[in-house]
Amino acid sequence: MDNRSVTALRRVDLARATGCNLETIRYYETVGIMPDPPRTAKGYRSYDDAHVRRLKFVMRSRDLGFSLEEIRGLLGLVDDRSQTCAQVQAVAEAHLEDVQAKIADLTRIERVLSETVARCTGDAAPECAVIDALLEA
Amino acid sequence: MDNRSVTALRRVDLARATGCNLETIRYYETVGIMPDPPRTAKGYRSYDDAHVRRLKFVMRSRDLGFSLEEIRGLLGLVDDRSQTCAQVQAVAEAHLEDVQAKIADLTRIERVLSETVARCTGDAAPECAVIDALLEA
DNA sequence: CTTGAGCCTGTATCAACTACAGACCGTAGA
DNA sequence: TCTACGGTCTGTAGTTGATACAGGCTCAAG
Repeated sequence: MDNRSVTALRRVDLARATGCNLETIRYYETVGIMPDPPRTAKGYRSYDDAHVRRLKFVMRSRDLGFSLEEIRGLLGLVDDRSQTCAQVQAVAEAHLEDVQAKIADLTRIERVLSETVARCTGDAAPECAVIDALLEA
Repeated sequence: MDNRSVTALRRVDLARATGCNLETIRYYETVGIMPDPPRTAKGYRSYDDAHVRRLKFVMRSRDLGFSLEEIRGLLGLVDDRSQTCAQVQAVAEAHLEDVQAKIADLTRIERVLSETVARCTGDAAPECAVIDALLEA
C-alpha cells in the first residue's frame, strides 16, 4: 500500500526520500533551515511532500557548495517569490566566483603534488622530493 | 639592530615571520604539531629559526590541503629521516587523488552554476532560473 | 507478548581554528 | 618616573556543519 509516503512521513522516511542523514534533519530544524514540522498526538514529527522538496533543495544547494547562510538567503527568496531574480543571480554569481577560485587553487596544488610525487624515487633514501618540496618555502 | 630576530623570537615574531595567526601557534602547540618551546624566566615562549622553518612547513602543507593528521605523519618522517621515502610518497599520492577528485567535483559545480546563471534574466520576474535549477532534483 | 525499529530530548564530539577575558610584563617617550 | 601601548600568559567559549550517543518512550509485525 505505501500510501503513507504520500502524506504523513516520519523522520526516517524524509531521510530516505532525500538521502539526508537522520540527525541532520533535526539539526536543520534547530538552525531554522527546515521549519518546525507538525507533530502527532505523541509528539512525533510529521512531514509531507513540501518538506521533501525543501530538503532536496537544501541538499542540492549544499552539494553545489552553498553555505547554510547562503541557503537561508535563497530559501527566503523561494519563500517570498516577490523578490527579484537579480538577487538570486547575485548570490549564485558570487558563489560561482568562489568555486572558480577554489578550482584554480586546487589545480595549482595538483600540479605541485604531481610534480613532486613524480620526482620521488621511492627508495629508503635519506633525501625525499616530497619533504624537500615542502621544506623549501 | 634587530638581531633579536636571529635568535629569540616572541610569539608575535613567529607569527609575522610565517604569516600564521597568533592564536593558531598556541593551538598547534596544544595539538602537538609544534613542540613546546623553551620559556623565558617570566614564562614567555621563545622561538628560533628552527621553529620558523617547521611552522612554514606546516603552513605550506596546510595550504596544499594536507590535514593536521597527515601533517603529523609527514613531520614524523621529517623528524626521523631514517624512514623510507616511499612512505612519504604514499601519503602524497593519496592526497593527490583527493585533490583530483575535489577538482572534478568543483568543475561539475562550476558548469551547473555558470549554465544556471547564464539562463538568468535578472528581471523582477516570478520565475528564476537559479531557483528552478535548484528546485528540480 | 515480545522484539525490533523508530521516535523523543539533550548533550557531546569532531576539525581546525579564532576570539575573548582578565591579569601580567616590558619598553619607549614625556 | 610615570604612563601608555603593545605584547604575553592561561583558560575557555564560539564557529560551521554536521554526527553520534544515552536513556527513555512508542508502535507495528509476528
